[in-house]
Amino acid sequence: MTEAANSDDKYTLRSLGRALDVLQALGSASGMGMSVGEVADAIGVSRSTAFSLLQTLVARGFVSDNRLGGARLYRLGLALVHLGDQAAAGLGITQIATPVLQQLTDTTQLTSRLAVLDDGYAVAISRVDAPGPFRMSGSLGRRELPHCSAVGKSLMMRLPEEKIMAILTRLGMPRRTEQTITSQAELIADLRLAAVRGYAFDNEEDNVGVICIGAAIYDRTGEAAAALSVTTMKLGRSEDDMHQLGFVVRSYADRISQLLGGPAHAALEPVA
Amino acid sequence: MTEAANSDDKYTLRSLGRALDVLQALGSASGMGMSVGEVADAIGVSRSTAFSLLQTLVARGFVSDNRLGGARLYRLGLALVHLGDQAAAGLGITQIATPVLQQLTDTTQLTSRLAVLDDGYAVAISRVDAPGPFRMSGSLGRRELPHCSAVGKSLMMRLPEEKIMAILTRLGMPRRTEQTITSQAELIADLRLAAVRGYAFDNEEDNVGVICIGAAIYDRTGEAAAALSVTTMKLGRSEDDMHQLGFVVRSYADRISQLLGGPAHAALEPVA
DNA sequence: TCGATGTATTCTGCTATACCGAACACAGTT
DNA sequence: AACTGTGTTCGGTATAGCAGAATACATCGA
Repeated sequence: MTEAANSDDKYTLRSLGRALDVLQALGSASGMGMSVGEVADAIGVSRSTAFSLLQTLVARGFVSDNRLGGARLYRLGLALVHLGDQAAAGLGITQIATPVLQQLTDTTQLTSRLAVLDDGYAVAISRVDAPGPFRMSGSLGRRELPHCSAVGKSLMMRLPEEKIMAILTRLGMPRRTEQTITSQAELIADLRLAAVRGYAFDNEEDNVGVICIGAAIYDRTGEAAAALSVTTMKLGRSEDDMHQLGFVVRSYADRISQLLGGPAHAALEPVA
Repeated sequence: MTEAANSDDKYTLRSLGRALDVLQALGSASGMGMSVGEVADAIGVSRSTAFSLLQTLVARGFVSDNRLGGARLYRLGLALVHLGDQAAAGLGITQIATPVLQQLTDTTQLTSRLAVLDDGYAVAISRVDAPGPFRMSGSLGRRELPHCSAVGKSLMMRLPEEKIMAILTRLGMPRRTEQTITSQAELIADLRLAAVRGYAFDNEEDNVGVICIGAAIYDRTGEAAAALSVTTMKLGRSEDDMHQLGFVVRSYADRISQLLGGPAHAALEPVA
């Protein structure tokens, strides 16, 4: 009579699931790391169980530990850096697009990101930070809601309406700021407009004061394989500025599409 | 009476260890991914066991699967991108140093990398690719032998001799190219020279035709907390060029040291 | 110096669980 | 349509993983 508060399907392994919980708990831990007890509490197991999990993870480099006197603090290990890099590189598009991201950042002086659709979410897989000490980079690999992000909109904008609605219904459209679009009809109108332009805006819809401009990358099949975006402060950007950036972003996206053998924006049929 | 071909300590979990094997196998898989059977063979378990492991990993996003007809190919998932990014960001130094890496790449037009010492190995935790289509980036998070890398040498160059020898003895000094330094005495002489200069070379010692120039970053304690390097082709670079790059790299490393509150190269005592 | 207190680590036994082998389902192929 | 190579499910069993208790260790305070 297990509680079974967690397990989903029938062929899942408990200890492994808990180990993944440990990794995610350590990932969202702030500061120096977590102790065995904190990990145990975070994932709801006994200290000895947490200890075993951590021992195994440490032995393989997935977690690293710093001894501070009698205490021991655990944090994510460098083996994960390697796997994360391999996971991103395995997508292929990363390899091709990242040099172009570099150029986009060089010409715009803005942070640029590359993202793909994963289970409906927008997930950034590569990033080139703007020069200067502006920490606006945003983490890689995090699942972001597509209705309030420029890359999310870019990835969805040419999808058939029923697929868009399915995603939005499944993930919801929570309000993140005053500007967030929270109605499906309104968002679809916004997406159709973006589709004809070839670039999408996040106009302070996710974070106040921050805007993003995104465009889609198309592969041989004509599907949106990825999207890229630049991020900047709203602060004194006119609407003209945003459209001008839209042209630039779209042209770099087209460049990547061509590298993939896919169509540029101008070559696409109007969306159904 | 277990075979125990794998397990190290006594508090390690078998299924978890196998799952980590799966991830590493998928990481080094080329192409589209691996099937259940390939995974099973790679880690030495039955297909049903591999299936359970993969099910659990897929459910959590650590592995993603692409169905191709009746076949199913597994690859590393995007959750790992997130964890890897968090693991690198958790080091703190990454956050501080990466903008400076950007500047270093901007001024030199070369790929730059940031690395730390992990268990004696040099491990890159951040990277800024050179502009242009030159694919010379080198993977993140991979454990690299320190005796034939510029960052490895930079990290070791001010260590006491017995610690250097301990690392070299433990990891070995395999020959990678004609130029690789394979004797401890010779390498220590090279390191001491690098320590007085403040920058270290990898002069085709790891890959033929490729050179790196590295320098160390010091924290408040005066220990080398990290190292950075630029990578370029040997092709027609004079010795003067390399020293000039050495000055540049060292000055950027010093800049990061100062951000950390540590001493610049010029402020350090001669190494014992 | 010596407890007191909070950790981490080790031990122990029970039982659920993860494992394997084998059976089944499903596609693509000849 | 049978064949062949997959992926997926099932069932029984040994064992591996779990929790709780006992121990070791360190830091802090008196």
